[in-house]
This record gives sequence, structure tokens and C-alpha cells, in this order.
Amino acid sequence: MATKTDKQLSRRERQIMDILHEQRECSAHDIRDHMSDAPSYSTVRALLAKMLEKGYIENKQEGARYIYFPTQALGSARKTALQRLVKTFFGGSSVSAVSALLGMQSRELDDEEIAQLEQLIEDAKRKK
Amino acid sequence: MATKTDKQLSRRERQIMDILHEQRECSAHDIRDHMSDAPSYSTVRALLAKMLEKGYIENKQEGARYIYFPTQALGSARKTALQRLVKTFFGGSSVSAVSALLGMQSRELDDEEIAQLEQLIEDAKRKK
DNA sequence: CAAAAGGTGCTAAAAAATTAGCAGAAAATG
DNA sequence: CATTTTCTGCTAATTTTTTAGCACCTTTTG
Repeated sequence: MATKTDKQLSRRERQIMDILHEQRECSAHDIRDHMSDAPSYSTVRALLAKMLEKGYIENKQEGARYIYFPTQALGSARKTALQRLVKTFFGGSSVSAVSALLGMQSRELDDEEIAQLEQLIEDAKRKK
Repeated sequence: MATKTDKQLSRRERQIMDILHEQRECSAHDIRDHMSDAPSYSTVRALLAKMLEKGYIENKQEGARYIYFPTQALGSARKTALQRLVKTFFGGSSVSAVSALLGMQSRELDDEEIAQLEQLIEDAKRKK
């Protein structure tokens, strides 16, 4: 079954989707405020209307205005994004991607994060 | 200094960039063959010409035809892509992203990969 | 409760992206 | 070495995206 969401997003739509994923939910104004090269408010609303229609996002009434949020659950959006990235930039190797992620980390990891990572490897070992 | 490459890519341009990143280098035909919903050959070439002009990609003559490849080095392209993804989908936490990466891994990791991961953590610890 | 502020829906114009087609040059082929 | 094939450069048309503006409704505020 081909959902509406498999259509590719236009440049502005992608920009708005990214903001919604990062912020979880936003009013039209919030979104505009997060756009570095923001167009007019009217434009943002037109884009949101189109994205609603295409099914990328949903909205809920909150007091006087609408709050917008992505239709796709965060978990699956993350998964899709990661899969694409690993395929495109790392030849499909998750481990390479992990390596790059840890390597580019500027600040040091704190104890808790180290522990988390060790746990993840433990899990991977046990799964084997 | 604002490079040409900071402009956002259009839908088709992004599609082609992804293919070039994945394949490293391609002829116009190669690219078309990798597009699932490919337009005409003529169209692909027009897109490539525009991307050349904007500086996203470069080409080299190989025998009769041109071979295209991304201007940005693989390493920095990876870094940019990862940073965006971590920011957008994981609230800036690399460790969360690593967790998701390892978690969604369908097949088990082999011994070598486990060893690599352990080494990465060692490095992170020592850096601290 | 009148005025102002802030929100929405709809419409239409401007700009950008996407597309195909044709003419000509270079290489491959018999 | 003529013919066919393959590629390029250029042009122009179509489609999609992006944009602003207007008219109206709802809430806030003095």
C-alpha cells in the first residue's frame, strides 16, 4: 500500500518537517521563527496547508490556533532517516556510521554516556 | 565565506546527490539507471548541468563522456549529514543516535564489528 | 462592548524546478 | 570511410513550488 507520505518533499516542506521533528510540535508562528530565511507568515501557512493535505503532518486546535506536528511517529521517522543516511554515506554499514558519530563528537562523553554505550555493546554481544 | 554549497537542493538535485554519494562517481546514464522514477536522459543531463554550475558537483572527461562526482569530500559530507540528523531527530545527542543505530540493526554483528565498537569506546574513554 | 490584535481560508501571481526535443560533435562499427 | 550509436549543448515549454494579499472570524484588551 502506497501511503501519501512516500512522495518526496519539496525544499520548503523538508525545512518545515525538520523543524517539526526537532520541536515535536509548533504553531505556524513557531515554525516561521525557526526558519533562518523565513518567508512571510502567509507563505508558511500555505505550506502547512499543503502538507496537511498531503498527509505529512496533522494539526490540533489549541485555544484560538492550530498546533502542527508530524504524522509519522518519531521512532519510525528516526529509523527511516538513519537507514537512508547509512545507505547513502556509509555503504550500508551501521558500524561505520557509529564510528563517525563517536569520532566527530567534539566534547568528551560523560560517565553515564560511556556506560550506555557499553551496555549497548553488551546487548549486541548477547544477541549474537 | 559563503560557499555555493550552502544553498538547499531541490528534490531532484538531492536525489542525484544521494546517488553520487553512494556510488562515488557516475556517468549521466549511471545516474539515470539508479533513479527509481527516472525522467528522460535529457532531463538528467539538464539537472547535472545546473548542479555543476552551482558547484555541488564536478566532472571529469573519461574517454567520450563525462563522469560526475560530488565536490565536497566524502568525510565532510558525512559529517554534515550526521550533524543534521542528530540535531533534527535526536535532540543533539550522538549517543541516542548510536543507540538507535545499533537497535535497528536487523542482522547480528559479527566478531570483528563488535571488536571495532569496543575499540571505539576505549578511545572515547581514554580521550576523557 | 468597541477596537485592536492575531488567527484562518482562499485566490492568484511570480519564481523555480522539471521536463523533453533538436542539432551537432565524437566515438564505435561493419 | 560511411553509418550508426552515443554523448553533449542549448532552447523552450510545462509543472510545481513559493510567495503575498485580501476578506473574514475569534479572542484579547482598554
